[in-house]
Formats: sequence, structure tokens, C-alpha cells
Amino acid sequence: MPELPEVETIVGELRPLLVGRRIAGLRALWPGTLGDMDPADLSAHLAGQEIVALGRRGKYILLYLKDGDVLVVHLRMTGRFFLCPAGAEPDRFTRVVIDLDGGEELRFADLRKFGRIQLARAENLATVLPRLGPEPLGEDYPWAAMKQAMGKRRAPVKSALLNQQLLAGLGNIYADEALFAARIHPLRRADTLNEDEWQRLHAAVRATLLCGIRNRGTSFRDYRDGRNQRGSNQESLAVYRRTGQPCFACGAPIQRTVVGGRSSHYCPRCQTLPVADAGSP
DNA sequence: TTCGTCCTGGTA
DNA sequence: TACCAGGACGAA
Repeated sequence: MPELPEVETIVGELRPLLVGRRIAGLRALWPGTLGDMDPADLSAHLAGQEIVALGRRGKYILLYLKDGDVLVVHLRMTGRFFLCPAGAEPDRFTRVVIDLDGGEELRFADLRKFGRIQLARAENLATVLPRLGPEPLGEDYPWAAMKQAMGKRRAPVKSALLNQQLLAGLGNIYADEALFAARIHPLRRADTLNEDEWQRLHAAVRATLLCGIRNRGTSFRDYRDGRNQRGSNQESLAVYRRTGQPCFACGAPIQRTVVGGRSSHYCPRCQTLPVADAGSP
């Protein structure tokens, strides 16, 4: 599942390969990826345009074009966005192909068809992007900003971490890992965390995301980077999808619960839940 | 704030 | 054959 580290890896890898290239056209093998846009119209609109920059905001990939357009790509759960030689046989999950000059193509593949590609003007990006919280790795994101955004919420702290309006880029994997690193139970009500816990959680979120980036992302089944290669961060996970296996810190079996409809993994001994929270899911 | 929806391959 | 995975969004 592509979260901030996976998207950052893809963008960092594609940037030097794409900047300066021209788009020759676009083909939609499954037009739903483009929403309401007509594939032929979009292809004609993009043809000849030069890619001048790549960026990331939260889990969104941003391709800036020379005349002020921006292609906004979201991989959702199973999307892949990668460069490959033109004419290579597309797999059955390839949804959109962007043809480039120089004999290569940019492919958007997506098993579950949840991912989307949108077009916006650079000055109107906000009309396409939803309201997004701050970047967790940004220089202007102190722990107090996390406490201010989430600290009055009665919802479980895990739900607050996944809320993209409060913080942009965390998904289920890195939220579980950050909570373990901070020794905070995913069901803790956000408004019960003290300052020490907010500082720990803030540091843990950043450290967990940086670890994911260092390892070029987490690949279980679907995620691949900008060259369609697997990441290795799945080998560094402490709790996510380790249900029943011993905690690396204390040996207790990792447990799974559901928070806000999402599976959540934690160590019952390292991440304890105060009695006051235990009865109010 | 919570739940259903969109999707389909893999697994029990 | 039924169920599970889950990001984002709209409805209740």
C-alpha cells in the first residue's frame, strides 16, 4: 500500500528520468482511472508538453508540465507508476500508458482500479487535491503542531494519524509502526495523550517514515517503485502483519485489533491501554 | 463520527 | 464459496 515513503521513493527515482522529457500521448486501457476526462481529449492536450518537475504532497504524485498543467496521480491501495521500455507487453493490470519521447513509456498499473489520474492547473491545485494536513517530515512541523491538531480528539489516536486532513501521508502500515515505536496503544483516545507521549509519537512518526524511505518502501504484494522494483522495508517492520509472532522488544505475541474499520497491530505488553480507554472503542 | 462503497486476487 | 485487504469519499 503506497504511503508517504513509497510515493517519495517513486518520485525521487522518476524525477531525474522524467524532467526534460516530452509527452507524446496517452492511452487508457481502463478509462475509469481518468475519472470524467475523455482519454482522446487528454491525450491531445498532453501531446508535446514537456515535464519540468516532479513533486509529492501527502500520498499524491505531482507531474508539473511546462505550460502550467499538473498531472495529479494517486496510487490508492494497489497502484504502480513506473517507467518501462516502449512496446513491452503490458500486464493485465495496466490501466493507463503515457507515451514519452525517446522510446519509453510511463505506466499506471492498478489491480483494484482505485487509483486515479487527474489534471489541474498549477495555480488551481487546491481544487483537485483535498484538504491536506502538514507534511510530517517538513521542517515546520514541531511536535506541538501534532498535539494541537490531534490533541482534542476523542477518537483513537490511530484514527487521528490516518486522517489526511490532520497529517498528510501516513497509512495503515506506518501508523501501526509509529505507535509501536512510541509505545502507545492504537486505541488510546487522542485527547488522553500527555506532552511526553506527543513528543514520542511525533519523533516516532518521523523516524518510521525516514526508515521506510531509506528502505525504498514496503512491498508486501503490490507496491513497486519507479522502476517496478520491490522495496525492502517489510523486513524492518516490528508489528504490522506480525500477528502472533513475538515482539522484538519483549517477546509477547503481537496482537491484531480493528480501529476505525482498519486492522491494527500492536504489542499488548509494550503498548498498554489505560482502563479508562479500554471500555470505549 | 461511523459506515458503506468502490474493486479484485489471494486465502481459508 | 465466502471473506479479507484498505485509501478516500459520501451518506447517515
